[in-house]
Parts: sequence; C-alpha cells; structure tokens
Amino acid sequence: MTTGSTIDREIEARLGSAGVRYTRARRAVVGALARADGPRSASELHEDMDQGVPLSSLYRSLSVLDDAGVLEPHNSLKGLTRYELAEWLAGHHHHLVCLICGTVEDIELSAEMESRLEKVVETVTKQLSFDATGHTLEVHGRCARCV
Amino acid sequence: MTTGSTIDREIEARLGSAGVRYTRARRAVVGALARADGPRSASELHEDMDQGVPLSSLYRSLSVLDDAGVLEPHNSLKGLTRYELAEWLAGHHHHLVCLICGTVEDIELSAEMESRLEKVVETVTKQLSFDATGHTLEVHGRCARCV
DNA sequence: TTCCTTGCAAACGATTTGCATTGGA
DNA sequence: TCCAATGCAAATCGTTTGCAAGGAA
Repeated sequence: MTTGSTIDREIEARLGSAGVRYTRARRAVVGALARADGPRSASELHEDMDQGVPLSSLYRSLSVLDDAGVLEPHNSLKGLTRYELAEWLAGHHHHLVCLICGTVEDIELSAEMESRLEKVVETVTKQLSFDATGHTLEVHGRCARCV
Repeated sequence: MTTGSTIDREIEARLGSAGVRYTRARRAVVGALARADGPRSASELHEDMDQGVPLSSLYRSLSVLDDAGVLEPHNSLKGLTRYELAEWLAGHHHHLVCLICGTVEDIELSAEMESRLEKVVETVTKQLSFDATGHTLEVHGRCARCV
C-alpha cells in the first residue's frame, strides 16, 4: 500500500538517505502511530496492526525508525517504551500523563501559551551548562477513564 | 546509623502509619537518593551503596517506599525506572534530560519562572477532562559530559 | 509469638540477537 | 546479484515473586 501521503514521502526520503528501505512493515508502524492519539508501545502496536508481523520484527522496525529520527521514544510506566512520530512529523506537543494507568495523551498548546512556555525555558536554560534542544511539559494527574 | 535528620523523621512517621518499618536497608536507599542530584535506578543505587544488599531486596525497598509515597518513580531511557525522593521531601523541581546518555538532572526554577510556568499549566488544564495534580518541565538536550 | 523483612533462586515480561531465509533494487 | 529485511527461537536484561530463615515488637 503506497498511499504516498506527505508524511510518507518525507519519511521515505529520510530513510533513503540513511540507507534503509521504507518497507511494508515500517509503513504499517508509521501508519498506526499516525492514527494514534499518543505514544504506543511495541505490544500495543502489535495489537493495533493485527496482521502477522511478529513482535521481534516490530521491535526492529521501531529501532530502525528511531535511529533514523522518525520516531521519538517516550519512557512509560513499568519499563515500557512507547513511541510516537517525531516532532518534525507530528508537530510540537506536550503530555498529559495519567499516574494511575500510565497512558499518555498528547496536547498542543495555544500559540499564546506555547510562547509563554518557551520564554520560560529559554530564560532558565540560558544560564546552564546544558545544551537544550527541546522541551516537553508533562502534566500529571488522572485521565478521564481513571477518575 | 540513625542520624534522625528531619527527612528521616518525616519518613519514619509516614512509614509507621503505613504499617511498615524504616529499616537499615530502607534508610540506606533514602540516604543515597538524598545524596543524589537526580533520579537513580535500582542498579545505580546498588553501586552507590556498595555493600551487601542484594538487588532483589533493593527492589523491595524501593517498592515499599514508593507505595508509601516517599519516592517518585521516573521512567527513564530503555525501560529503566529511576526513583527520587517525592516532592514533599525534596521540593518541587524540573528535569534536564540528556538525550545522549539518558541521565536526568534536577533543577529548581526561580520563584518568578515557576510562577509563570504554573500560570501556563493552570490555563491549559482548566479546559480539559483531566484531573491535573502536578507537572514537570522536561528540558531535552546534551548534558555537560556529552557535548 | 506474631508480623514484617530479607536472601536466594526461579520466574517474568519487555526487548534484543544469531542465524538461516526471503525480498527488493 | 547482493545486501537489506524478516521469522523464529534462544538469549538478555530489568524487575518480580515464592519460600524459608532472620529480626523486631
């Protein structure tokens, strides 16, 4: 299935210059993540994409896509790693982390709020010996399902 | 050693009302975390506290302290869980996350910056079906050692 | 005595890897 | 053709747990 959406073409280019192919399995992973509303773990993706892709291959796909900068890993409850499309594909966003069930939901801030936040980050990091390249605001609490 | 610092006494009370003891092993964990400048994993603590305590006991100590609300788990690179003293003991702070080596360093914001940040969080969460109880700003980049 | 704790080893779940096979440019 | 990609099974790694022995109240 080569829908050739914008995202698909960007990823194809990125992988191409990394010397790896954009195979069916990898497209399926990207598709599932594009459809998701938050980070997904290997086993969650495994269910989402019912097909016969074995877990080990899924892990390999995730690893390749991660190395190529297509994905961003998100470390989740109990030693689980969840992935989402990297910011250059999915846009900059923040996280609502449910302390009960561990799910993470993406949120985007209004331009106004985002710019205020960036101002804070900038001011804070200016005087540190730390080369800041990005930020995420993690809001903790209970999600709608866990109230 | 029963130094009986303020923190120790507060924890002792907390554990007491949870029906568990504040044993030597647990004191050692708290001590190591109090000395650390960021979250520590079980195996990191195992090295820090060089002697005798087997990993499984260390995990159990972490679990008990976590359940009692003394620690706060922090999900780190590659399915590792790192712990730090809970905010009511260590104070509210944020994180500098090194994308290269995965270490996390705590930072405190000035009152000015913290209040600006809180304003943003408040504004954002007000209109969500998410019961927000806290927040952490995660600044990503390269730490001094990984530049 | 009565629970809480600890040690040790086995068990577990998530992730990785070796190897032989398949697939795509 | 030639090297990347895949499946499968076995191996790793962080973490958990069952069970018997060791404290503390």
